[in-house]
Amino acid sequence: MKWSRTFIPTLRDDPADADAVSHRLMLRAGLVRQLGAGLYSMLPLGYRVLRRVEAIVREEMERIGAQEFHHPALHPAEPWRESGRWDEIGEEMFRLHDRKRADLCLGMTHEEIFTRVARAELRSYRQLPQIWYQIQTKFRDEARPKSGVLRGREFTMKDSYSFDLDDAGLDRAFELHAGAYARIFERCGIESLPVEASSGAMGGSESVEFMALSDAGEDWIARCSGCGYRANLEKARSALEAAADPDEVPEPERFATPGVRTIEALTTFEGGAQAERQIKTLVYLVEDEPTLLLLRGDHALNEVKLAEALGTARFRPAQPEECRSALGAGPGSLGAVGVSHLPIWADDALAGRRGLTTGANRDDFHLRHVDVERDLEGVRWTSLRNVEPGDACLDCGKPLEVRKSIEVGHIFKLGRRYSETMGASVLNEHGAETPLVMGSYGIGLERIMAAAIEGHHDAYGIVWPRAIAPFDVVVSTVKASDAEQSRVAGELYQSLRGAGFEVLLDDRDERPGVKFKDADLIGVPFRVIPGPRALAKGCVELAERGAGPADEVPLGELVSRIQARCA
RNA sequence: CGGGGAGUGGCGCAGUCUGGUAGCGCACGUGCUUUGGGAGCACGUGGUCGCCGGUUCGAAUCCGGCCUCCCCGACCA
Repeated sequence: MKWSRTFIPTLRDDPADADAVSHRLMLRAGLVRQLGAGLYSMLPLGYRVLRRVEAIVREEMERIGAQEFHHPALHPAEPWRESGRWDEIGEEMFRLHDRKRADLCLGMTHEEIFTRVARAELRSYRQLPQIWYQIQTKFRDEARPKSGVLRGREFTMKDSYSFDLDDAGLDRAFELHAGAYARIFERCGIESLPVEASSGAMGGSESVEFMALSDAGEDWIARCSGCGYRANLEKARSALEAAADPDEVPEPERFATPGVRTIEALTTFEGGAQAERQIKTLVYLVEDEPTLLLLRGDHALNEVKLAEALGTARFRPAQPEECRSALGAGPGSLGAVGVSHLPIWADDALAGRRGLTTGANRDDFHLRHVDVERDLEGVRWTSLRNVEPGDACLDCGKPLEVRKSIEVGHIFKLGRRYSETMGASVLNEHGAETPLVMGSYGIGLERIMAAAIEGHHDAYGIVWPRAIAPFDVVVSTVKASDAEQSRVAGELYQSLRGAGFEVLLDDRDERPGVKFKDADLIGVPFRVIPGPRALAKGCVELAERGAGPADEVPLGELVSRIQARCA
């Protein structure tokens, strides 16, 4: 294509509203424009990238035997009511009515829709396994769209669903997807890490997220420096050094702590305690019932872990008055010692601890000498705290690192969550009705674009991984009005295209600096310059984006040289 | 939803406090000169100052309401 005839609205300045690197560069390189919060128009250059990503995804899905569908994005409420999610999902689902006032929604995912087809059409175990997928627009009414395309309200997702007769079949489908995903991300130039993840309200037994390490991401993952342990922070667990607690402590002793309302304040209070020798007592209303949550003073509660432990997401922190009516004191003076009328959940880190300090359930008083085993009743133990960098790995003891990352894919073992609620079954070999065992697998395509840019850019612009670059080669004339240069550029353009490359011919009547800057910005992997100096020697300049200075290459060898570098 | 910031030609911004009818850089158009890393000169095009209402002789500027966007947090199948 000729650049002069192609719509590539590059920007010289950074747009004020773009913060994330990928967002900034996608705007500046003319890939996308914003329509509204979390809504982006794909411009020709951006859409080229998206289509190349799609092509890779299709190839890898077909390779594992998946078959492509295309379902509506607009759904009647019924399937969602059947699965129970119409009511489970809150404001994140876009809901609307048609002219008959019937409820509809815009699909945020398609478990129900695929399951309906499976229920209607799959009759026998002989038809299994099936892997079905689509590339579709998804809609989510995000509370806070951000970072450009990274968290949009409308986005493109490859979602697939596997249907098997048993768990072993599901395991196979899951592994096939894990392999396909690893290949997809690798081909797209993204360094991705599979991590253990929380399944959230999606249900199911096991899930793995594929994370691209990046500060632009919104998820934190813990990764072991020693073994292969990796998990989303919502799931991650860690070991702690054994606490240097006394072997025996006297009975809990109440002492006055006037004005002390925080862990921090108690650390500096005369006769107080270090944060790691305190019990942090939180009161939550869990399905409207007051519940105590205990953590070590210096640890933070992870609400996703809490949800998993409780088996419900219907909880919230109690208001100060609610704490008072439950325990007789306000926040800052709360504790679990002597509490037998309320459920108590405690984080593992407190197990076996002695000589701790906690609130006395009386304003301005605390208790010291608390022995968790001895002094607390009816405690349920679980992991509630956030893993901190440097915590020891549970498996090998090496320190964990905590990194920010972008979730580019997520695969779930759904099991029978949807087939049972929606009644999707087949006859097994004994003629008995058996619910389908399902998996669901998603990849965010725009996120791949953004993650690739986050991982591959420099001060001048994008450095596209070759497989998803909008063009393979840009041929830039130094002086468009020079007949010789234009002629050679045109010939190179033709021969490169003949060799199967996507080529952009920068024939614009611009100064060379402008053209070079633009070429750098849009990040095309190879740049060919038929400049006067090289032409005089029968050569052209060949530069690889992000890989140092240009080489002079004899005209006739250009195509093979680029092919060689791509091999 | 809580907190913070911002809406002024396509982009980046000044002007708002102290009211007098809109300006700068880039981009864009025309001409000339220029042509190896975002050229120079000259002339020019383009703005209901987010929207509605109010105060005033007069509002980008003051007052009230609303909308939108960005950032932090909460949230996130």
